[in-house]
Amino acid sequence: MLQIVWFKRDLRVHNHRPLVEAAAAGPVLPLYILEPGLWQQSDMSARHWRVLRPCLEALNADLAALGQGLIVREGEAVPVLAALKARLGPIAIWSHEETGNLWTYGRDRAVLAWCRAEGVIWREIPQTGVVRRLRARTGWAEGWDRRMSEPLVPPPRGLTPLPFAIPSDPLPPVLGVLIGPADGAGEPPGDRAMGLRLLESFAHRRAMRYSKGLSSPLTAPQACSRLSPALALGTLSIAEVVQRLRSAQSLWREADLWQTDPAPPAQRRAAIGGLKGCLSRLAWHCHFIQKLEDQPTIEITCLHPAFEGLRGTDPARVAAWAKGETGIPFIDACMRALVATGWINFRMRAMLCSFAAYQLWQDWRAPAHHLARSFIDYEPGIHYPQVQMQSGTTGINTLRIYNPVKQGLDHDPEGVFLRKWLPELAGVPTPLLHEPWKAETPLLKAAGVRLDSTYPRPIVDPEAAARFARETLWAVRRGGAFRKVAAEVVEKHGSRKGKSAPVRETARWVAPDTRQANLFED
DNA sequence: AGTGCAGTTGACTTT
DNA sequence: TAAAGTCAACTGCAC
Repeated sequence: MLQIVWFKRDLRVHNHRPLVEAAAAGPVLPLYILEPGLWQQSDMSARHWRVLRPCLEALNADLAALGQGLIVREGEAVPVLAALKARLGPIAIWSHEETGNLWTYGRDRAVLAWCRAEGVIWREIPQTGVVRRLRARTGWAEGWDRRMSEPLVPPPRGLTPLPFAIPSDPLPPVLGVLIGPADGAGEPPGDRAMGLRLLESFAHRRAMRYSKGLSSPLTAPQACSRLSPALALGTLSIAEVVQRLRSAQSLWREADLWQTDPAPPAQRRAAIGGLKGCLSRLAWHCHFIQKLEDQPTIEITCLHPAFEGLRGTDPARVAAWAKGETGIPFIDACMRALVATGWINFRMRAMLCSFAAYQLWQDWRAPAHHLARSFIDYEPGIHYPQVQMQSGTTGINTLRIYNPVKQGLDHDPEGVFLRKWLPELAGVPTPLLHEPWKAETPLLKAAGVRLDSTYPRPIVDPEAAARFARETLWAVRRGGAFRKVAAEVVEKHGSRKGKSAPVRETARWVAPDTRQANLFED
């Protein structure tokens, strides 16, 4: 029987169990479905396609080298699979389990229904630490560890070329809503070759800078692993990254046994610590995706209903924020850097979210879509739980309202990052650069700046706006009904109480406890 | 040398 | 992953 290997966000032949098991079962048809419906979703953009397209080409080359190249089919999944079955006879389908957005969740349920109706077997195999139909959080970390420690699976020896000609649809040059520079200049690639280079440079050198460098947008591009696009597209599997970082860690630990070229102790400590920090974030990576796996509606509904409808939906405010024209230099510089390159460090992502939710007092959904379209490494399972957390709609985590001026002074004291992304402010003296609206007009004029024309005046007073948000939200949280619902959520789903709620057929939500608040930093 | 005081720092709590 | 507030300990300095 023909074995269809359905590639989704696992664009590799290394450590790909569905491919290996399918190859053992019969002739393989490697399939990628180009789904028009997906590319119309408001969290998808042309940027994602720009990164994805070369990865499909590389996957095709790898598969062709094994004996059978990738078949691309444009269309929705059920009709595409139905057409293949009608033409080719009985099929079996193999894929990795995917935790995506609500659209891909719905598509998977439609495919499953079709398979059941047609008597087609669809085998889904996990590829991360995420557990489908999780019953209880107890033991989750041990399970993650076990998954990550499983031996890596090499590519199949060879694929039998299919005995019939089967045409592959072309990869369009452009797909999805445009964002950022049309040519994608400044966007790092997400393909496997790049991922492997990044993995090696991180393990050998860059991990030394990780712990100290991840918070500032100036140092983070070099200090962070930068593996997120490869992980989001699955050109690297998370298990192979974890195993490589662990082996690097033991090499650094044993470095004093080496006969030649021992690194200074401080560098070794920094490298070991950096690798440890990165490994712990890889566990958090899966932990977060688990939340969306358990409760897909996190994409569209506030976790605590008391926050529903509380904030505004002002397209002008969201647009100013999305273009980097709020008049708050550090916010605008971060947003412009993100839109230009598709990447910014975690702390600045949190700050951008916080500013939209608190100072601009906007509902989290429109900003979430802009960020998703902008992130070169958009991962739904991390994105939506994070956006809700940073926007203060979980009801579980305390409010974290970032002060963009303080963040700028802490992480870009000399204004190097600000001047790079806001060249129109380059002449403003450093202390005033972070809040130019407080500067005397003649002083700005001397620097070649006029508020409103050269650079916007702030669209909100950041201090007053933050105060309003803090007072309003704490008043909501003090309400009796709020506490009751929050307590119910924790009581029913809290992971550390040792009680497990009954499992629903599709998915269920497991609330984080408060300690899970510190996730990706410090 | 001891005392009083303003300003600073850091740990801890509150929102 | 925050920021502001509180409080006690500490510092530098004038007298």
